[in-house]
Amino acid sequence: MATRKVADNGGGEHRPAKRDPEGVRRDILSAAMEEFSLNGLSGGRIDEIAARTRTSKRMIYYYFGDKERLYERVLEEAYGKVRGGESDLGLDALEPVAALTKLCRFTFDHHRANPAFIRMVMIENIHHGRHLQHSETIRGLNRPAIEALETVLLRGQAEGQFRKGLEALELHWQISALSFFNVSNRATFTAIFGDGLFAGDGQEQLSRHVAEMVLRYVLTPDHVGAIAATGE
Amino acid sequence: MATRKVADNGGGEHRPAKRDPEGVRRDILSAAMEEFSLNGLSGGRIDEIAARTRTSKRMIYYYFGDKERLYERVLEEAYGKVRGGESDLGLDALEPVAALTKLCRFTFDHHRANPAFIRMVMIENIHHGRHLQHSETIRGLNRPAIEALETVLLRGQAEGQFRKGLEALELHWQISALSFFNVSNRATFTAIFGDGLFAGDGQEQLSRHVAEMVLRYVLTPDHVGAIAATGE
DNA sequence: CCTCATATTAACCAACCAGTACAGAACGCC
DNA sequence: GGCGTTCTGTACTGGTTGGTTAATATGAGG
Repeated sequence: MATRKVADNGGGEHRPAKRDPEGVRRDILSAAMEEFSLNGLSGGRIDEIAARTRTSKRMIYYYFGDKERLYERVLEEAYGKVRGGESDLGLDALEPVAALTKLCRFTFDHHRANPAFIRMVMIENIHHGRHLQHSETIRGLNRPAIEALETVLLRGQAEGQFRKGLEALELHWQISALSFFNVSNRATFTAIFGDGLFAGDGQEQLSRHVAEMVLRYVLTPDHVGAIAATGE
Repeated sequence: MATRKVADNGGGEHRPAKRDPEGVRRDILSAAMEEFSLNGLSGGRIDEIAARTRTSKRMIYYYFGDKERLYERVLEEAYGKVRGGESDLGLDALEPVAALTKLCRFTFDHHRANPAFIRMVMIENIHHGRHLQHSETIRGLNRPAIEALETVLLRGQAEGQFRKGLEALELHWQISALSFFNVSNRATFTAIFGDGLFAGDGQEQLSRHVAEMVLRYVLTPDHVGAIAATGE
């Protein structure tokens, strides 16, 4: 029974199986993510997080200090896990219209696939973004998205397909709004209007229409016609 | 000192100044709205609500039973106060394009003007809309918005300005998304990208562009050109 | 095998907070 | 002015919960 050696933890790593501080940290963080994203900062219970962990409550305080700081780390983690993505879409290889379409659909689907992240952002907004300002790490993280969009935009304008006077930041805002709302407000929207937009192929259609909406907004009037064929 | 008569409460009403149950109810509800919309359901403190009231904590329980039911009443109140609006926009008197534009801009501005409502909806979504399903009252409340939109849509299609194959519900979803996100995610968006879209004339421009985006989505390709003149 | 920093556990505590007991005031009605 | 009902203030409580204390286990370096 006294298996007190450097046991393999299944991953093939030569890390110690027992005494695995980094593992404990990640374990706590992931449990905390579940709990906080589900119940919010004030609603999340430290004891509940501890229960989800394979260690004890004391460890949470040992590694993270207090509830607030744990929450902040979870928030950073959430942003961190979701970042990137846009970078390796290979948008530069596509023509502007296809690139923008792909970006829209990716964003929509990506949000949809990461409800925990969405919920963390919702919660953070409830708290007026107080903890986000606190953390330097996150701010620089979302710039790439804007830059990628900016590039596509410029290319489209250069080729005469996209209108002048568009701002990448604003367009990002619009794409985000449509993609974010889809996840964040699903519960109330469904409760009021039914789940028609969420069940069956509703989401697939929404995804396509969001991209189409952005496209129609961006294209010059005489290029809009061409999209109709692509859309349906 | 024994001023135990039906004193005038300053408003000139002939209601009893003392013993005003309905007044107390409303007082509690409005205090609770502030507290809940600010701090959420689990974050909101009954004692804090009581402190904001001119009565005591006991009254909250006397009139509303418990925290959860108080929250539900606040939620209903929030939806109730915001409803209507669309009804008396006089959209029928306008031509379709103008009507849709007005509806978009109204929705955007209306959301913007009612952050407490937005926050209540955010909070309710965090709770998976559990309390909303609970309450029968609210569900029927937002139908008029859809119907108004549907009417405009049909008229626009009849006149050949709007494309076929559009759904009022989906369009409502899109308008809501753009208007809601603007308020709900302001904090995190500002923290990451700065307040360019929110300060100065940023909001006015966003409002116009949201309407424009919806219009461009809805119009047939050969009617899009006309909008450019209106937009700028 | 001794030592020290790191990591971990179980039991504990004090504050907070939703909800209540109870006593009593104000009102409507006769 | 008695009487039942509706309403209100004070003081309290019991459970929850964030956070801690003190003691101990573990591994690395000497």
